[in-house]
Amino acid sequence: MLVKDEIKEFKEAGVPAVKISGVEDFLVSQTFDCGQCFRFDPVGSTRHEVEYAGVAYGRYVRFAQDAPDELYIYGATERDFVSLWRHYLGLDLDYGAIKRDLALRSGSAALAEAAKYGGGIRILAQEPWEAVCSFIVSQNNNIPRIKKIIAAMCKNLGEDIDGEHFAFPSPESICRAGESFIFSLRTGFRAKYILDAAEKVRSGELDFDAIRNASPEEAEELLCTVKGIGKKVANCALLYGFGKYDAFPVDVWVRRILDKYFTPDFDPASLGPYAGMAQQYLFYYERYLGGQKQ
DNA sequence: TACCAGGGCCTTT
DNA sequence: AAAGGCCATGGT
Repeated sequence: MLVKDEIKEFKEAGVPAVKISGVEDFLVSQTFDCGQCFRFDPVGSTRHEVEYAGVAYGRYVRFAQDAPDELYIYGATERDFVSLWRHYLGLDLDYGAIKRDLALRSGSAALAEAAKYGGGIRILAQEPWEAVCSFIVSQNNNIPRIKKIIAAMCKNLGEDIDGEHFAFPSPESICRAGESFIFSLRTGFRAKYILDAAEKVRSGELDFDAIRNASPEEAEELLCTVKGIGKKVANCALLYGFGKYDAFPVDVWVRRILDKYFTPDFDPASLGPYAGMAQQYLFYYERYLGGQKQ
């Protein structure tokens, strides 16, 4: 899809960087502000129109944009982009085709509107463990506080990347820390859930390969063996951490818009293999409408 | 079946 | 400034 000569390497203050041209259906702002990821924040003073900085896959990076068809990545080489960030950002998928597929299957004006409004969103390919753990933290919680808790977990238990930024803590690290320490990071009643997940992953009782290879129903069932993972958290983990793009997590926002614009017998599975993208468009759109006090 | 469990953000009063 | 709603899951 993206050809090699559309990637240019450069350096800024000694930091390796790449500029990618010919990008479509992608906005850094929407992708990192649509509630799917908790480790990236906007950079205040930047020469770019939009810049988000954060950690993924144990690396500190900054994604920046001045125009919809260009992307800058600081802290990455061309090799890093091709081997990791292209996939992480979902740039290896044809979102034009995905949007057309959703439109053909649904015929919903609301979804068409939502997909137009959030047309720059891409579903990130987050690390499975980070997704599982993060969405346990997210339950019954708001985004600013989720971010604070995860930042505290990373700072206290994650591997030090550069003295300033920290990787997401491993299940082993969380097991060593123990429930009372996790509780002290303001996780509340979720502390025991986080520990249960970490222990099941560490012991191999929760097998990420098995989940990846399972049918949608089986994958959800496997994740729900963890205390504190229910249908919604399981589907978030599948969508954001396992590349299961048919997963369709229903939270209060999505419930609201389904009740408003879809018939009661509507089945998200009818949206096909990319139903999860539809869910993300609807979520982003409903939150926007909420912001407009409608 | 209905409620509560951390906590803090956000809106309304 | 103060009050109340909100939130996904498991347990009582």
